Amino acid sequence: MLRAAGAVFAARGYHAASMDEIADRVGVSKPMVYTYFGSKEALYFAYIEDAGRDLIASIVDAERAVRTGSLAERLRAGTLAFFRFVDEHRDGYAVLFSEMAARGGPLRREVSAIRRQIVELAQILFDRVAEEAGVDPDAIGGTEPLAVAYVGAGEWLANWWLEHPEESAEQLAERLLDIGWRGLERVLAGQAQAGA
Amino acid sequence: MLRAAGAVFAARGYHAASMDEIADRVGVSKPMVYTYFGSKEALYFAYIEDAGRDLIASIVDAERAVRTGSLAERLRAGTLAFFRFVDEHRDGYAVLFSEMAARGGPLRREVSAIRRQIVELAQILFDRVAEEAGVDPDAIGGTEPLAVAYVGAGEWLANWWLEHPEESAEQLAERLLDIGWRGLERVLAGQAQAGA
Amino acid sequence: MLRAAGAVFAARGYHAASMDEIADRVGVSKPMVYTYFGSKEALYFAYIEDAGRDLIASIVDAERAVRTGSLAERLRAGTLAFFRFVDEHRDGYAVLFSEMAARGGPLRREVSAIRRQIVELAQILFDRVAEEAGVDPDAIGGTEPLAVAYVGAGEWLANWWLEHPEESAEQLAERLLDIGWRGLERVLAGQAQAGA
Amino acid sequence: MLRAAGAVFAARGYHAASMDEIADRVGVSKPMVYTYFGSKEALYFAYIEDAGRDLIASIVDAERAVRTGSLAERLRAGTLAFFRFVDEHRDGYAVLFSEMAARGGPLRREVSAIRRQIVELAQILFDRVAEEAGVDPDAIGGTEPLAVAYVGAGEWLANWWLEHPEESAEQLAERLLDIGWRGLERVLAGQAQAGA
DNA sequence: AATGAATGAGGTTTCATTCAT
DNA sequence: GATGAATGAAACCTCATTCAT
Repeated sequence: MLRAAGAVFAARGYHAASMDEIADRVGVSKPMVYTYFGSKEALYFAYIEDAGRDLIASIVDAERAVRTGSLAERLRAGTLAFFRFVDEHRDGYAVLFSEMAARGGPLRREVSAIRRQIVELAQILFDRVAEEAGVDPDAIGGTEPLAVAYVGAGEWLANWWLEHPEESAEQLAERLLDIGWRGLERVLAGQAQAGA
Repeated sequence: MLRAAGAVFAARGYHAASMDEIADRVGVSKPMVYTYFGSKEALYFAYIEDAGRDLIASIVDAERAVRTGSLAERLRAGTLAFFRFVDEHRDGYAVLFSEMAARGGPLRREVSAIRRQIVELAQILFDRVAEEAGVDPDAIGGTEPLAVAYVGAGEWLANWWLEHPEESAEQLAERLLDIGWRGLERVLAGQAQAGA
Repeated sequence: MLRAAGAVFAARGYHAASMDEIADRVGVSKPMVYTYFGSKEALYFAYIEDAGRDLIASIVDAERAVRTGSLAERLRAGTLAFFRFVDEHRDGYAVLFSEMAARGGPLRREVSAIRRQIVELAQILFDRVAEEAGVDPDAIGGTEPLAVAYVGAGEWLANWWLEHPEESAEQLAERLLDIGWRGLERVLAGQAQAGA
Repeated sequence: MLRAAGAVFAARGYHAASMDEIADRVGVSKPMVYTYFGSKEALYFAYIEDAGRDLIASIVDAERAVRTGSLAERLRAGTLAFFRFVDEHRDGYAVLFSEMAARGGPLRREVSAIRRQIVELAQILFDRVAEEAGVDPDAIGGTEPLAVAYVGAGEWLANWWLEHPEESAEQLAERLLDIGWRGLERVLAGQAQAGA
């Protein structure tokens, strides 16, 4: 049921998606949608929350599955899980990351919170890397911006991928790691402050 | 005049911004706005095009100013110019990058074109790096995704920065280079295909 | 429902009629009108088409009812039906014939088509008259202008009648026949070319 | 100056004609138009009054020129003058007769007055015909409706002519007389009441 | 004296949202 | 319990009309 709504949100964007179309696509009458979700915003949020939970679960599960490996391997597993999710849940990904950057959108606060959770997954890993290297995260300006940048790169890479679907999720993940991991590792080891 | 419109677009997003509010903020009546721009879409596009042109010009100028330097220095100059632009044109940046990811927004085509130009600036540099390393871009999967990822990382870093404005533009640029340049350099030298 | 809309169109004309007033008069809200008809033009056209169909049906039915009579009797029957329609559907008639002459009105094409059908009804009769007299319609310049003139005369007579409603539809029809039939008969018999 | 305004009114109709376009076409600024005419309605009326005066003058002059002839000849002269006017002043004619039928148009009262004057020209002649035949106009229901019908027929014939301009004004006038005069003569002689 | 610039008011249309069946 | 029918509010846009230069 949320799925049909998500398809409309993904195709049209929040504003252009009309409750009429959603109800039609779901195969139910508009009042039913309101009975179940209360409002358009609530429906939108429910969908995003759902998709976000799924994405986070995918990443966490993948990362846990290799929990005995190195941190680099765990990052790779999580990154790969992200691209696989994008591949398999295009609507969910599209909605999650499309209006996420929008200023002043509805639910901006709530949507940001979901994004922050995803960033936090990376951040936790990065904190461990720093810890293993004996570096105080604060000394390198915090790991949050690092995670933000990494996730942002992954996000746009995924967007690009959707329009150039020649490569596999594995290749995409590898690419992102190739680009980011070297530098991140150095930064997290405290060897980078002050420039390359 | 565009500036006031931009402030509203930045604060509310395209859809939620009403022409009434824009006209009020500008200090003229709605018909004037229509006289000058013709339609809401046209106004929006004019603003975005303007901001995009400014941003691109900033980056290009900065990069040209160090044109005799190494490619790394030129990338640094461009990156720094990007963050400086963000700092000095918060509304412009916000609008440029907010609905840029939006599905189904108006002018999606045109807005994407602007983004593509920015990505191309990075891509051109990356192509040169590969060239200097004697590597055929096609052999490493093309430089476009690399540029997309780099710009995407910078973009989200800038977003994060707007809400955590403790650091300087210089620091942010350095951070992005620290994260990305190492890996990019290796990838562009053909040493990364198949993972770290 | 169309009826109330017609009343407003008749009273105000297409442009001056506001959807607000129409909705009010109908006793529903504006969105209902849009739900049913889609747009102001569509509503207008629906009303005109309806009225046109009714008028044409009235004339055709009346004429068929005396189909065994002489052509003059059939013309009388049709003419009478026209005036009766005017009497009983003042709004419909007013709308049908008011903006029919308007330059540049909306739906000009469509509205003209309805008028043309009415003219054709007369024309068909006139063709028969010529045929019975053994006259080739082309030899007398065609029957279309004759029909146009006859209908035009009836139309303005009806307009005049609406403001001078002392006479009956029968009297009006008789009057129009008195004025036109003599001359038409002669023209159609080929005895008039070159002036009275 | 009125001429340019008339061209716009004729091409677009009253409502669709914008003061902007009129001022542009005139080659003067909008405030000037307002200085000279005060309002759109006033301008429209001025143009119509002008055209009406010209038309009436044409008809009256033509009819006076044959004032020694028979009434039929005078009617022919006036009728011909009408068609010649249509031919030479298409815009004027279009505006005069287009929104003349419109319900609720602006200046309906005033526009009708002009039309009534034209009808009166015919009516005066018809009164004379009746007088010569020794018939009391009231006994035949008044001559006004006769004039109305005659003018209405001429009007639509002229409209038709504008779209089928193969014939000359003379032929059109002859046609109208052929159609109408026979019957009118009989009616005015008191020989028609009670039907053909 | 003329006009570029400006506006008030109003029109059509759309949608999220809710009654009454 | 589910829905067809209905609506309030607001958006974009236009145009006759007038200041201030």
